[in-house]
Amino acid sequence: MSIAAVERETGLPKDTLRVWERRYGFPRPERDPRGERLYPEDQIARLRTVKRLMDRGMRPGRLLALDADALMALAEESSGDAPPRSALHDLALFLLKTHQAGELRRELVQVLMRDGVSRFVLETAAPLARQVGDAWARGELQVHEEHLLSEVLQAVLRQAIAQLGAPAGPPLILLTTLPDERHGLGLLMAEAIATLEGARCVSLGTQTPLHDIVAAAIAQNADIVALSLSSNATPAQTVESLRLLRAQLPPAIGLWCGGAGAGRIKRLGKGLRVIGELAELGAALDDWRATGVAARG
Amino acid sequence: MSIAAVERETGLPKDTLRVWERRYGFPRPERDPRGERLYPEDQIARLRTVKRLMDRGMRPGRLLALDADALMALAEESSGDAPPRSALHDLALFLLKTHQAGELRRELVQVLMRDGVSRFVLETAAPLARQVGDAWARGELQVHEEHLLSEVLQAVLRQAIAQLGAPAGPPLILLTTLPDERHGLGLLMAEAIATLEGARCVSLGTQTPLHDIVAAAIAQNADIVALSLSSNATPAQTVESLRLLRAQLPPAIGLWCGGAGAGRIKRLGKGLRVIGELAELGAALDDWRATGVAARG
DNA sequence: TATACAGTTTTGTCCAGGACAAATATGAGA
DNA sequence: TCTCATATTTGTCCTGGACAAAACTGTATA
Repeated sequence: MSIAAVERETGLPKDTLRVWERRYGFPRPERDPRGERLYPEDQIARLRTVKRLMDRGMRPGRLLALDADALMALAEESSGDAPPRSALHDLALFLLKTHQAGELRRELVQVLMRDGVSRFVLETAAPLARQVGDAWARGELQVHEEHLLSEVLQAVLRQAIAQLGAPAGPPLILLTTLPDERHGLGLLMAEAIATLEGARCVSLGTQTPLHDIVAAAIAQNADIVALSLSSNATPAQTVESLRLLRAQLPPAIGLWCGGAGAGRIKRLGKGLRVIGELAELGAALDDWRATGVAARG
Repeated sequence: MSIAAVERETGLPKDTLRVWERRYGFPRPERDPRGERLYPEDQIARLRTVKRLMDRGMRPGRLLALDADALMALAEESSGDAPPRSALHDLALFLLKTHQAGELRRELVQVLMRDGVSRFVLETAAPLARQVGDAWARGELQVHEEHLLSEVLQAVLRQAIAQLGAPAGPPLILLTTLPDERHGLGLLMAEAIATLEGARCVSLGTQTPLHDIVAAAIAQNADIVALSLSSNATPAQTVESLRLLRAQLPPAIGLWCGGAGAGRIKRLGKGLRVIGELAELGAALDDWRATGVAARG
């Protein structure tokens, strides 16, 4: 497997793979006749484990010094501390592990009907997404099971949004994610809440280049650009993107961001509103309306 | 703007940007105090145009030798040859350009109700997606407008799939895309058609690592893994991925692929079925059922 | 006139090994 | 126990060279 394929598989950049090899002696791929790296399957598996433990906060220097057995032992051990869960989350995780996608979907739709859109998003969907992310980091759940939940939740949420109908606004909110952010679930949850609060929402989906976010915001005459920041990108990259975006966006257009990755950002520039929790979105919209059009020019 | 940011913005890899600079003298970024490249906005805009023309089939050597004016002239000129369209497509493109997302959605839902799912997908959604892609390549449509159509079509299609209900199968089809493929529209269209034909579909969404496609196929006990290949990735990369996937997947599980990128692949290995057009999917499913379980082991 | 083939050019991706600053950990003093 | 300064770790960037796959060219054949 070539270095490009390993980058796609594991998410570890080529530069990082090469510098690890130089510094820590792992991975130690074979070479093809051209001298290019060829990674055997067992080293890729080990890299996957390393990545998973790094997402739990561990540092590569220690992990890469470990041999395969010690690494597996560490992965096992660190999966011990499971957080408390509700009965519904237990059921959802069980259905996910046994791959009963249809059943899971029915269960979630039932909760949606019982609790309504707002409670469903805040009390069921958001905590579930978080717990599944944690379970993945602990190695309890595989990536494809996380993908599956994301897909099922997306179907349920889109159905809910469609049934809400389109409010007249204002504000008009443009929703999307930065180019390196692949997770679209937070976006959909925000869209559901905002639509419920009477805001008109236009979503561009995930991974929109900055230039096109700006172009869309101007073309649509949006009041607010809302970004969902998840956990993948480095804080430095995210801060740079937000800075560029704020600079290119007309000052009258608000820039809001939320999601798991929003909390990590410390040096947030001016003209940027951070929504720490989805539950705050409603209050933020009230604020926006209270401030009045005049104050915003 | 750093080289990493330009890669995110334009989709051109860092290595390519550096080698272009060395060979053709463009782009010619400034340097920060550390000696790192800083790309000014006008060069990024020019790179965007180059990328767009390259997606139309032109070669970088010529494009990069042109100055800014000649490049713009070429871009204008090449946008001249528009293909024939139907009245509906004209209307859809008009609504897209004037950013009337809600109206577009209503229009599409109406066509869906009138024609049924199958005709809607084959005669409306698929040609529309293709034409919008072409219009983007010609520079008539901006990226965000393409994103918007994708989002609206996704909403409509998911609604249609939800209303179809879940068939019992067989076959059980696992749908997803390769890790570097971000377009999920083809996937959804395939899911709609296959569901309509009585196949049970489980979608993992876009960008699943190969290892997890295999794990999911085995865990779900799938009969077929269906991939949607769009236009972005290099043929060589795609072929490598398909070869690896075929090797890791149990032989009894079929590997099917379709989409705009499937046509470009020439050296397709054994055990791989290419669906040239969405309309062939139904016939392929009939084939699969006719072949019988025994023959597949 | 159209098609198949061989030779040439173009082009993207890989390599090595060095460098540096941002992020993180560690230890000293209040 | 907390705060701040220092040391270590770590990812990303740099240069300039290399090579094979892909694309284009022109020639020979049906």
